[in-house]
Order: sequence, then C-alpha cells, then structure tokens
Amino acid sequence: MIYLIFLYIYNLFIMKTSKDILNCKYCIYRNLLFGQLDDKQYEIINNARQEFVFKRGEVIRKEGERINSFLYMRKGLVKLYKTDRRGKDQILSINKPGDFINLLNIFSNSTYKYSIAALEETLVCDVKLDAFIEVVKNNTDFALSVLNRISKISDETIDRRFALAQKQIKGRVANILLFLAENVYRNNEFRLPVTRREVGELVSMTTENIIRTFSEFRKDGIIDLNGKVITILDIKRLKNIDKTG
Amino acid sequence: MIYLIFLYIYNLFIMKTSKDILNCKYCIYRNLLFGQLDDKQYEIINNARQEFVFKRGEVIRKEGERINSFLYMRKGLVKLYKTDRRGKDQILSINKPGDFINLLNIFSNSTYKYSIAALEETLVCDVKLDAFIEVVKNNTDFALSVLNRISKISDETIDRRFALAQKQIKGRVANILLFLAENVYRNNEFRLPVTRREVGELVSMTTENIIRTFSEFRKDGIIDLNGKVITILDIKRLKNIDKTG
DNA sequence: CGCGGCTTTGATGTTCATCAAGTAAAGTGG
DNA sequence: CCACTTTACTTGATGAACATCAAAGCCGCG
Repeated sequence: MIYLIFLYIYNLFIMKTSKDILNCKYCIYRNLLFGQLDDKQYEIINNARQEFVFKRGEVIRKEGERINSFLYMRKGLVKLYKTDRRGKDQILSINKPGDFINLLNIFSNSTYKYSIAALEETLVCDVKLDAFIEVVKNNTDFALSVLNRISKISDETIDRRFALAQKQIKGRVANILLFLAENVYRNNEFRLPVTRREVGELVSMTTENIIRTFSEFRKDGIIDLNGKVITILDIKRLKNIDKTG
Repeated sequence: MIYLIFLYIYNLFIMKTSKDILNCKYCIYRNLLFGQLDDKQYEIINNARQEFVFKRGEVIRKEGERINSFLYMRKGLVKLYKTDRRGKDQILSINKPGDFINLLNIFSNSTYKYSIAALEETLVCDVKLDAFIEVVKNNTDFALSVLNRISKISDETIDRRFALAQKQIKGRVANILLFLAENVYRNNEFRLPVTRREVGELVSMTTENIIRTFSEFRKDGIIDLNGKVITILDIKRLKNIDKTG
C-alpha cells in the first residue's frame, strides 16, 4: 500500500519534470545503492549511464558476452537463465525492479555465465563498468555498500536454493505463485508473466507436471485459472503447501 | 605433482622457522588475496588473526551465529551445510585449503546462513572482521580484489549448480569422485572424507542410492572400493559419465 | 562386549518424466 | 483481415528414476 502511494507520487513527479527522468538523481532506486555518493561521483555514474527499454521476449544479455556494465532494473521483469547443450533452458532467477541483476558478477573481469531476457516490457539502466569501478575506488563507503549488497544477494540465493531443494512439485509451484503475488504484483490476481514451460524451467520440472499441478490447485479451490490470469483464492492453504513441501 | 613439491618445500620451511608459522607473512596463500597490502595493513590483518585447529566432525561455525570474522582454510577439508526442520542436512559445498569459506557473506552484517564443520583435521585462519573492513576501507585495490574474488566464487557456484541440476544420480556421483580425486587429493586413490550419507546430502540423493551407484561403478570396473578407500580405475569412463549425465 | 552409527542389499511404492495426441491461442504473411 | 503456421496448453497412459521401508552385517568405541 505504501508502495502504491509511493509509485503514485513518483508518477506525478515524472509528469512535472519529465526532463529529469533521464537523470538518476531523481531515481527512486537511488538510495538503494548510490546513497553515499557525493555530487561529483554521482555525475560520473550519471554520465556513464544509458537507459534501455526491452520488449517482452527480448534478450538483454547473452551468456558468454563480456560484462562491461552494471545493470539495474527500474521497470518490468526479467529472467536469468542458462541453456544446456540440448537447447533446454534452466531459469536461475526472476528479477524485478530494484534488483541489481548482475552485481554479483561484474567484478569477475569475465563474461556472463547466464543470459538475461525480458519477461515484460523492461526498463534497464546500464552504467559503464569503468565508471562504476572508478567510483568504487574513490569511495570506500560505497565499496562497502556494494559488498554489503552482494552479501545479501548471496544470502538470499542460498536460502532460496535450500528451500527449493526440500520441496516437491506442489511446494515449488506454490512458492513461485506466492513470489509473484506477494513480491512482484502485490495482488492476489495477476497475469502470469511466464509460460508453463518457463515455470518448469524455474523449478526443474516438466511443463506437463506444472500444468497438472495448476489444475489440481484449481480443483482444490486454491486458485482460479483463466489462461494466463491467476487468482489466488485460498492464500492460507497455498502458504501451507509452500511451507510443508 | 608441482603441488606436492610445493607442500614439501613448505613443510621444510616450517620446520626451520616454526616461530613464523603464526605470521601469515609467510603463508603460501598470502598472495591469493592479500597481495596488495602494504606492511602496515598487513600488520593490522596479522594482529587480528588467530589460528584454530578443528578435529574431524567438529563444528567450526553454526548457522545463526553472528559473522564477525573472515575465515580461510590452510589445511584440511570442511563442509558447508544447512539443516532443515526435520533434522536432515543439505551440504552446500565442500571446501579445501585456499578457499575463502565465508567471503561471500561476511559483509552482510548478519548471521551465518549455513553451518561449517570439519571433515578432516582442519587449520583455519580467523581474521577479526573489524580489521578486515578497516583494510578494505584504506586500500581500494584490496577492495577490488575482494570484489573480484567474490564474483569468481559466485560464477563457480552458478556453474556448479547448473551442472548438477542436469545430471542424474550416476553423473552426480561421478562428479564428486572426480572433484575429490582431481581437486582435493590429486590422486586416483584416496580415502573418502565423507560418509555415504554425506555424499547423498551433497548431491540431493538418498544414502541407499549412493551406495548402489558406488557398487555399480565397482561392478563395471570403473572404481575399486575398500570401505572408505576408493581407487579410480577407469577415469576416462568416469569423466564420460560425469559429462553425459 | 554391546551399543550406535555406518554400510549394504532387496522389495516395494511414489513421484515425476516421457510419449502421444488433441485443442486453444498467438503470430505471420498474403 | 483471414488462412496458415507455430507455439502454448491440456489430458491420459506408460515407464523410469529414485525414495522409502525392512533387515542384516560391519566397525569403532566406551
């Protein structure tokens, strides 16, 4: 709710100062990471920054590409995924606005170990790595803040992986439905941003079994299904399935 | 082979200068991470440093404990693991000398999300976090080096997870045997440092199926089994099983 | 020496993947 | 905008991979 009010004010703000939308000085995500920068450092980042819009389905980065920018999401939804030699994808994570998609990997001086694609129309800020590193070098508080952020991302990854590994299919599907409802759309009704196959790729199950699980949830009155539109009817029961596996 | 010679020289060195073993100035792992420190910074680390020896089975850190030191391994073997509410463990990784066990997580200003236990007699260096952070703050090259190291660890984790998820049981067991033979013991014959159950906890399979797989490999002439001692007889075939799944 | 944890094998059951076949929806080119 | 093609979705039948259960031998250790 607070979030919605925030977004509303943000939108009003944009209307009035649309010139400034291209300057991240006014970005709502600024304080997530760039809080400690002074004006000069801020300018360095801002000058090295570009915005890109990707349509649903577009590939943002391809596994194997050299990493030469820091990315963060301002709008939309993306998936990080790897493709095996038989052409089958495995989705590592789904990321939403505010996430620093590649922060964990930009300092490896190496290439992307995964691809990134847009699941919805997505707005991404792209900061040249040279500039990012220059600021890290000149502001140790910022460096520590980056390290802190990285550690937290890593903590979450461990927790998430651990939780998934315990569960079998029903628990996994419940988990992703709750993730979308609570963390992404903040609503019990939403349009599924991924295909059934992609849900399978995310939780390591086949498309058919995802569909069967959806159907079962519907028969049990836990969700309502209408093509891509999903309504969670009994969130309590869904949470219980998520927890007990 | 080079590694063994290295160790040998290192041991000779210790004999002669045993007073210095407590000073990481002479640590063979020094350059892995602390290469860029000047003498003063070096002294800060060294003064905040303690060595601890853990026997097989001892818990080094427990999930939930506050993280207040940077750890690195000088000798031995450890496992990182999480325990679920039913008391079953899941092993996240097995780590060996030279690994920075908790580097990914020390900046989270939080608690351990996993436990660490010794699989063999293990020598761990423990550097107070305050000192570590002080040096990060005063040496941006060091900070970048830490970031680089973190990115690489993260890359490896992704690759490893991806590879494991593709494989079924034979491939997973082959994978861990090769890891032990090639990365840890550098020998085709070694004493398995974990129980069959722990192998299962590492690759998400039951004890019984690990045993069955071992037996099958033996019947096929790929390995020889003698209690805990394993000899890889046909490494080519084992590598093929690892690769093809 | 006896207890508990580790190892092993066999029998049985569950979960999930695979295969097949059909319908619905979403692109695509004329 | 419609015919056509492709991709997504759905259901059922079958089988493979793996978990679970049971029982017994082994080994180290107090």
